[in-house]
Amino acid sequence: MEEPSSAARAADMPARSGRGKRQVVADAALRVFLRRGFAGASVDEIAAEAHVSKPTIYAHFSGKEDLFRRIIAAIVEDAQSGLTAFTPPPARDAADVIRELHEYAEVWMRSILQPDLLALRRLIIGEATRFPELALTYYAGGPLHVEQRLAERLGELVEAGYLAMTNPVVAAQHFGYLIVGPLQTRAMFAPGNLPTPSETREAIESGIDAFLTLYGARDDA
Amino acid sequence: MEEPSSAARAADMPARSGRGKRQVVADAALRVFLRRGFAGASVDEIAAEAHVSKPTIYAHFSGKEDLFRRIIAAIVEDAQSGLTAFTPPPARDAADVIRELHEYAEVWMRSILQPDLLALRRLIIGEATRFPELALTYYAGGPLHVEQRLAERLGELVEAGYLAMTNPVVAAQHFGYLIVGPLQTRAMFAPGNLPTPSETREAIESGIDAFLTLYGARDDA
Amino acid sequence: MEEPSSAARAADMPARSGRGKRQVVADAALRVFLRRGFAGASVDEIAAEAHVSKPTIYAHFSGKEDLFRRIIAAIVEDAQSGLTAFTPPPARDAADVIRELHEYAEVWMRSILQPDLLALRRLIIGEATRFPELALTYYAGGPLHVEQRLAERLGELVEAGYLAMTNPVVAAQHFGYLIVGPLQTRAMFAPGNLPTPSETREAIESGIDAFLTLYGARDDA
Amino acid sequence: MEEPSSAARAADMPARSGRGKRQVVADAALRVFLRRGFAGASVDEIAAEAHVSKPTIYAHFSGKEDLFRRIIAAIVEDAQSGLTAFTPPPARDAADVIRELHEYAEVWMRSILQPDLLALRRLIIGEATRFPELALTYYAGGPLHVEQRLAERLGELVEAGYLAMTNPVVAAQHFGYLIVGPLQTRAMFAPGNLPTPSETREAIESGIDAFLTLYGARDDA
DNA sequence: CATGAATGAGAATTCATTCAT
DNA sequence: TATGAATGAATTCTCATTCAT
Repeated sequence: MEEPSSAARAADMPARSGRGKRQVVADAALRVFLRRGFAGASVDEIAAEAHVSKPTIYAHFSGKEDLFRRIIAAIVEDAQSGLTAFTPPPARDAADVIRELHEYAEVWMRSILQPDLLALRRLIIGEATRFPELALTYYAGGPLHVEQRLAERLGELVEAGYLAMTNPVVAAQHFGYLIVGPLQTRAMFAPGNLPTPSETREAIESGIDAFLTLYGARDDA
Repeated sequence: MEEPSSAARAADMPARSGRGKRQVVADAALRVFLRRGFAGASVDEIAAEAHVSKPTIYAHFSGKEDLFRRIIAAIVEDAQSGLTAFTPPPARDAADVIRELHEYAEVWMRSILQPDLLALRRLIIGEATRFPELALTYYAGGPLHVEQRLAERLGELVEAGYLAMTNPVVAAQHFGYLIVGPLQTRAMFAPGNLPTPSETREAIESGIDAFLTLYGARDDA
Repeated sequence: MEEPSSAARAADMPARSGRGKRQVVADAALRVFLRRGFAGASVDEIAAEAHVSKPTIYAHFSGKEDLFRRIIAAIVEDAQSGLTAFTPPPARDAADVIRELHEYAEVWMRSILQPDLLALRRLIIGEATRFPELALTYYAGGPLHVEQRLAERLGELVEAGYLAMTNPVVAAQHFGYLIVGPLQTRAMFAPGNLPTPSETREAIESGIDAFLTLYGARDDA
Repeated sequence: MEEPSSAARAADMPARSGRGKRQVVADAALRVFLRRGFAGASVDEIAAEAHVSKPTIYAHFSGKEDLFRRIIAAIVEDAQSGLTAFTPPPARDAADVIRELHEYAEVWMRSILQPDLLALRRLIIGEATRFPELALTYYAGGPLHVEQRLAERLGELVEAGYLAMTNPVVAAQHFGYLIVGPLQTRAMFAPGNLPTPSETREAIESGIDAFLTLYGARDDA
């Protein structure tokens, strides 16, 4: 998420004009918004960060709000791909299912604890009143979307007899909140104090345990 | 939370000077910060909202940051009381326990979905980078504190044989996130779209169900 | 018209605050607008001319347009008084009438050729599209008003048998345009080249002659 | 005066480069200057109005002032032609003379009340301080020139015994101001409120009447 | 203690102008 | 020649802060 597209150009060439400049501005604006919030960011600072003059910014975006909206909307789209890209191999037995859930939990945890994504989440929550559509877009494309994808997968595993639940969507929520809930909340409030690997491991363990207790297929007959 | 302490003074008397003015400023500042964020709020607007001149504000607070810090710190202290005040009657049987958990869940849910508390949470999350100590104070005094109190109570109920768990703190987290997690997250991102009563009811039902499945005493022997 | 009210305060005292500053701003703004036009004037220049900071201007006026409107409206009101103040002694014979017309013409001419009034007229004409109400106010309170006052007086003189005309309003227009028309037009276009005394004298002579030819009472019976 | 010279090129052909573009720019610039004034017009707006890029403007004109000066100077030249083109048939009797004066008055009135010409006059008056040479050019080429042409004609009519006056130039001024003076002034200040046909008719009637009273040949012997 | 009035610094936005292509 | 893109220097207006009263 940090300068998502800058990889595409040679790092220290003076960004040639045209579309390039727009991207440079967008990247700089994202960084500044993430660290200052909307109101706290100044177009001057964005211009400086982008090594660009202010009018160049206004040539590409109609104003600060427009800049914010477009930048954030674009990032939100990008940000979804991380988790949704996860596609497990077909499960052949109960152990495969547990392994898959573990992997999924790890990917999820890792994704969610990226500093930039945390900052983005903080930013969007903080601006949810001023930019409600953005917040909704984020929510729908992020948390909600992930839940839905997971619910689908859980449905398949139910179908295959590996899990048991009446409502996969609720189960997906439970999966998410049992596993990443507490650490994500803590990360929201303690920007500088990310969970240690062992903390995330334990959270995953206890979360998966609980999840399996709730929705593991009862083969205890 | 709306003018938390104004109840203490005659509502429409021209606030006499001294402590009275200070409180008027604090209340107004809170409202303005909640709707504008820190950077978006202006001392002018606060002065206008408080029906007070700007120098009066500077007489009581050394600047905008100081004002923000003190106001929010004070509110955070207040805000804890809601949930922590909940003290259940002693449980005499399993049904009492379930009833208690239900009540607790309802109080929690209600508390957490108050618009002003949601706004405060958004504000603090949004400013967590600029005011890390505030965010930590909030986190420790709010979510964390509630978790701990609940963990203690769960410990008692384990002691009394009504529940079974190895780690009451983890169980308390699970309780919280299973029940209020999803709706709280949604409320963060959709300020104008609070959960309906039936949504909260269902969330409580399925949450408590899951919690009891996880931690209800197995009397199935 | 130059600093209309500054006479009221000691010239070089540091203008004390309050209403005083407002007047200082107004005076400076008028000078700047007169020499630059509305769009060409900058609030910075006005502030500098007033020896005042920009926020002080915005404390008294809601913006550049508001400033312009109020200043000009105030001046227009002031500017009327010059001519309308002229009240002739009662005419006792034809010679008195001629003398009165002469005097009136001279006052009118002098008034109309004041550099500041010319500049104001240029300003208002130049901004007539952007500030139509101002232009109308000026027109109604200035040229039109003077015409009407004169028409009334001409009516009296007709009544008294000294003049003869069917339509005093038309006659008043003729008086004005015969006498001051050409020089006023020239002054509009040649700011730096005001009519000389002898030019104005001749204009008055020939204008009055023509007027009397048109509307002098025919005593040729 | 609206796009005075565009008639010379095929109306909707994509203006070919070279002189064509220059004219397109000139036309657009005139329109923009007329509605915004010099300071209020922006090169951006002119470029947009001309469907041309800004560098194209700078290729043809050395800057905004140069653009203004050239455009207005060119228009002023054009604008004269209207009235000066009027050449009456030879007068064979007094009635012919009256008819000629009427026609002349009508042409003059019509010319002078064209919205674009009024706007140009307002523009030049408004900018007379910043562009004194332009104002003089306009004055000399417009009002003054017309007066002189008329004075010449009046001289001929005096010569021919149809009119009587000592100073044809003064008489020409009187002709002009008696007839178009009041309505022109009003039009300066009330851009949106042009005289109605009946108003112009009456103005012409009373003006011509007065003029003939002043300068008609006395055949009353 | 409270205020009306003021301010220097900085906010977003737009200006006239000029490159490299 | 014409342009898309860029810019330094204003532009209007607002901010947090501080006097004199």
